[in-house]
Amino acid sequence: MPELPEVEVVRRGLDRWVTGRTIASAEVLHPRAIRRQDGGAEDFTARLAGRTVSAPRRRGKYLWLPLDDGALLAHLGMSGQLLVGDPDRPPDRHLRVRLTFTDGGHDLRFVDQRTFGHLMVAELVPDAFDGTVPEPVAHIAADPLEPVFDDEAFYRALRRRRTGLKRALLDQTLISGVGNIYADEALWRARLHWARATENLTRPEVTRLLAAVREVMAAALAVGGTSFDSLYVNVNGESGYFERSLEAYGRRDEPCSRCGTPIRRDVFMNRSSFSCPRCQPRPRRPRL
DNA sequence: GGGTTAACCTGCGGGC
DNA sequence: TGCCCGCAGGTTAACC
Repeated sequence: MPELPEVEVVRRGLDRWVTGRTIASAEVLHPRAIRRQDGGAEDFTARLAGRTVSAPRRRGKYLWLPLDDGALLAHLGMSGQLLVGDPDRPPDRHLRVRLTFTDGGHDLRFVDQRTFGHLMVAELVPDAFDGTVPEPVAHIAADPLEPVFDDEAFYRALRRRRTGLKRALLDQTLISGVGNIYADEALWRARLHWARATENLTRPEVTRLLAAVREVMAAALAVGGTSFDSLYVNVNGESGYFERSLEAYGRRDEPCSRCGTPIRRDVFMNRSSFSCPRCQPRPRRPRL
């Protein structure tokens, strides 16, 4: 389940392995992997051959490799992996796209079991700040690790919304990069319930929440991200270790490390939410 | 037009 | 043994 820290781990790996190299060819093995490319596989491969890759960039869960013309944009979805390795190694079972380079060295493979992820070649457009982003990323908010993220604007946006706090945290147009795992972890750290109405949040609460989001993401990044199984790995196929540090997510009925109360699991938005019933009291008027 | 839900996918594990 | 169901969940189209 790649969220911001996992995508950043991949970005750093790509920076080491593909920056400055020139793409020789692209092979699409599953059409769904490039479903957002208007011109289909033919257009996708034509726009990659002969292009040189510069340093990879990221916003939230989106990752892109700037090219001489446009950018190769990637979203890993639920189970996507970008793997770098010996071009002669056997193909993975869920290999969707393969890129080779003119130097004949390591290739780059997009492997995605559940096919929620995708790749595409997109134009770069100006973003809301001073940089450029691929056009499909233009509607995404800055992520909390970017210097351009505006804490005060985020607070004001929450107060204008009429929805629940976790729903807002998962809304990539308000704050990007947060997914189900880090949303639960940040809410636990900030001692806020997921169903708190955003319009009632105080400034200190939002400050606490943003600090918690940044802390938990930085801690995950430091150990290579969260891996529950082999589905999430870095470009070398190695797993991260943050699962050991999770305080709420996946810990149903286990004691809260602060107060000992068993962690509770709620079903919400067709997915699980984990929280401490004592540290994160349910609001009187919950918003789901 | 903001808010909410369903659909898209595959593999795995539990229950019968 | 084998089948069915629930679950994992990021994004977006479609709905209200």
